[in-house]
Amino acid sequence: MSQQEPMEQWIRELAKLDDPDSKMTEKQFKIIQAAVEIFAEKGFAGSSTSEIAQRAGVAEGTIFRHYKTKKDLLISIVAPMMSKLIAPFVWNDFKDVLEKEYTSLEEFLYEIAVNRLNFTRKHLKIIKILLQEIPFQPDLKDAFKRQVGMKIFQKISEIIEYFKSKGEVIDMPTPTLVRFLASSFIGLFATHFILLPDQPWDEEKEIRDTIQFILDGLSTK
Amino acid sequence: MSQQEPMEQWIRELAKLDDPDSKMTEKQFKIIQAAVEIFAEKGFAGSSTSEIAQRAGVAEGTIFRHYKTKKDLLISIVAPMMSKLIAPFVWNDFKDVLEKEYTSLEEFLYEIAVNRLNFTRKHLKIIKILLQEIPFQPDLKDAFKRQVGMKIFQKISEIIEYFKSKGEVIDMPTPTLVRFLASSFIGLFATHFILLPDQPWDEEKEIRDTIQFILDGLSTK
Amino acid sequence: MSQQEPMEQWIRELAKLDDPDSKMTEKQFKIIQAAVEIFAEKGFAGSSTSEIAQRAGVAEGTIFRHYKTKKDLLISIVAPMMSKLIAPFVWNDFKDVLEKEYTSLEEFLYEIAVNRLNFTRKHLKIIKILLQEIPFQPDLKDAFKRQVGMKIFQKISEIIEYFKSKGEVIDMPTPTLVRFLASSFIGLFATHFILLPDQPWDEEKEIRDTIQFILDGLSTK
Amino acid sequence: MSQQEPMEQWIRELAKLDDPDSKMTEKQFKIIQAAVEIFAEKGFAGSSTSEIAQRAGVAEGTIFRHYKTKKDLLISIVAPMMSKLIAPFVWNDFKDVLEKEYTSLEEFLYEIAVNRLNFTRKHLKIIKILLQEIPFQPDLKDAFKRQVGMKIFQKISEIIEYFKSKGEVIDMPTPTLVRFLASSFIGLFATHFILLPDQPWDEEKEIRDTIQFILDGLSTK
DNA sequence: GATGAATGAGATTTCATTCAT
DNA sequence: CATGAATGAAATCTCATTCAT
Repeated sequence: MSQQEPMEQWIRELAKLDDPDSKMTEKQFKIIQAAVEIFAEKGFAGSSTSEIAQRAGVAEGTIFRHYKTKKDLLISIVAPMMSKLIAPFVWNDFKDVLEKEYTSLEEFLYEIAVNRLNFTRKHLKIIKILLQEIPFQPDLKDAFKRQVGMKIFQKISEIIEYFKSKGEVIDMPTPTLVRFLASSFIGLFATHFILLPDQPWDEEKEIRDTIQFILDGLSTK
Repeated sequence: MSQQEPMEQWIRELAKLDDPDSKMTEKQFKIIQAAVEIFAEKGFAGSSTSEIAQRAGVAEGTIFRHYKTKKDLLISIVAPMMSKLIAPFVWNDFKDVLEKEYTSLEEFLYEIAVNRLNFTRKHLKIIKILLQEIPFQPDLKDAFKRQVGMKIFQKISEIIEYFKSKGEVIDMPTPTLVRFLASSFIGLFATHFILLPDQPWDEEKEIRDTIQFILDGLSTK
Repeated sequence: MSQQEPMEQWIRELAKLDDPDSKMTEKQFKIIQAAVEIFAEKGFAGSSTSEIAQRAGVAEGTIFRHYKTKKDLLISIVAPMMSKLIAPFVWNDFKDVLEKEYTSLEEFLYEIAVNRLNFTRKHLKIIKILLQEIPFQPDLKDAFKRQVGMKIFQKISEIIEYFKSKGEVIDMPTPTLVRFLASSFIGLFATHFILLPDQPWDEEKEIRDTIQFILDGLSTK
Repeated sequence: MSQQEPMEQWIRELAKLDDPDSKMTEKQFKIIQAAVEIFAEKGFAGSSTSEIAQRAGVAEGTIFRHYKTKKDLLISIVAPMMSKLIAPFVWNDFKDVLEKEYTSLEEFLYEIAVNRLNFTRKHLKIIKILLQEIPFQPDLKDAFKRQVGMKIFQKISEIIEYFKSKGEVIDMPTPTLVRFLASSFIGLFATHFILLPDQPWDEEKEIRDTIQFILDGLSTK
């Protein structure tokens, strides 16, 4: 499973997020790995710590050495994912990027799409867990809105405002336009990772088509 | 809660779906009502039958007189929703509709959108429960794919093929075009019912904008 | 099921044992019939009144119209069996019988064996229930000891004492001799009704052999 | 209760039957001990795990840590009894024994009877539980027939065939003769352990009388 | 750090029994 | 008489968490 490798690396880094000096023991790693599998499969509330311990090859008590509660275990898995989710949106000042580094909006969207697609592929299970649990964990919901939702909304808004100011985007409320853009990409991701995960697809073509659809729908004339 | 009224009626009809002669007792009605509330709030696995019984003002044993298991209760709530979800998609022969009854694709999409929007508003909680549980209940997932996913996909495909044959739609694979259309509408619904349920919105304008976005993105020229 | 017929008749007579004028309703009859089936199959404690009601085609409440408790139902089934079990042992003054009516002990034992064999065949399920429940129901155990155990013991003792007095039976304690006699017959019944119920057998020969075994074992010389 | 001592030892060995390295914790031992008491007293279906836990001085959950279900607990108690029940019947090649080691059939039967009598005395409760539950647990019934019933039947048949070949046993079908022999012994055991457990008895004399009865009943001449 | 036996609160489910209709 | 919805106590079983080793 070559696609597991990056997740392994990711999991091993989780411990350092709280305490940069800490090292994750092998058992701890197995626990997280098992928890991710089982949470993704059965949901947080539907999973039992004993099953996690079993799949991790670890005694039940060992889980609670590392994570005070079952919910702690969940949080330690999904929380770090939030900041990573929006990484490319906070790296750069988009205005600079748009004016200097990329020749076109199309190319810019393509780069971001490919980047997030690869990220999602690597961390699919954890992202699923995060999304599944958000409706039931108010603290997760708040954190997600603040750290992910609003940040991405702002960045996309910036882009759209930029092109609006150049007269290249139709005259609709920006939030509506953000919705079109986000829906189209999320629809692409959901289709290929969740609805039809086993169906082969020409990734590049689907991305390019999606961008064309968005640009045609958004552009003036 | 005025929006509850249609749901009450809906719940009362649930019993008749299995056995048209059956009458739902008042207690049974209270049980479903309470279960819908609590499942929507905490998820199926996170809800306890004792809490449902309490909120319904009923002895715990009463639940199991009517529903053999907790899962039975869930199924009896969400299963009937599936056939209702796709109702307008199976009512008509779309080709006829498109050629005779509606003056334009735009008007047709508008009608469907309004219809499903009102339906969703009425049954929001049950739809939420259904979508939340699909990943964890293989039988629900299968039923949903067969009864909802494929049916809707086929109907939208028909429409798109029709307009393709008239040269009005760009040359992309039909499934891709279906995805664009569905994503845009689902994005609209998700935004207003789930992401920002408290934010006021101009419903008609948002629908019209969404349709315009879709049509611009799909149309040739 | 021709062998069911006598049981049907038996069940219908149960009601009259308490109150000779009472008539058993059809429902009541069905209840007893179902209870006998299910008690025999799963034991008293392992049977549920709801299953009995279901098999009887009767509402749950109906059972409790006729029998105050589940245990009442059990008692009303097995109690009348006790007096019937020992019927032939109390009909006659055995001494008379032995001296006048029968030519030999052998013939006498044969008559009794055939009689009880036919009775057991007819009422097998109820007898099973009775024997199964005796260890757990002190009142049944007491009644059985008094009404069945001791009566039969006394009658068999009489016979043995009679033949002892004629010097035809070996000199062992009478209770021991009773045990030999009873064990041999009970072993015959248990083998053919419980251990190997499906195996065909030459009933008359088995009885005759058993009697010969007993007589050889008991007789002097 | 001096007669408990051997049972204690027996119970402690139960755990090792599945896994020779396993050690039974003190709590686990108390659970089995309590379960044997209560199952024997009230029957399996009539006993509750909460009462067992209470009598064992253990939390109810502890039972289910060691035995997945209540039935598991039953099986772990009675299953090992089966192989032990027939122990002396499989130790030796009976033909050898009869020809060389024992001077007579009488002595041989006496040895076996004493051995099994002592065994039954030690394990009376568990044997009672086993026999009570056999009619209701098909898997127990099958196991008992295969592991106990048939094995003992074959061994006794061997003995009888041997003496038949020497012309010392009357000409009846062997299964019938086995029945006489078994009935007589079982009657002896049942009388003293179950029917009249409190009545004192001259054990040796009763055994010798029983054997004499059998031999007289079986022998030619 | 790791273990796994033990806990006890609570979850789901069963069931004998009651009672209004 | 009969029904069957309703009950609530109790039964079986689960599970996150603790703690002695």
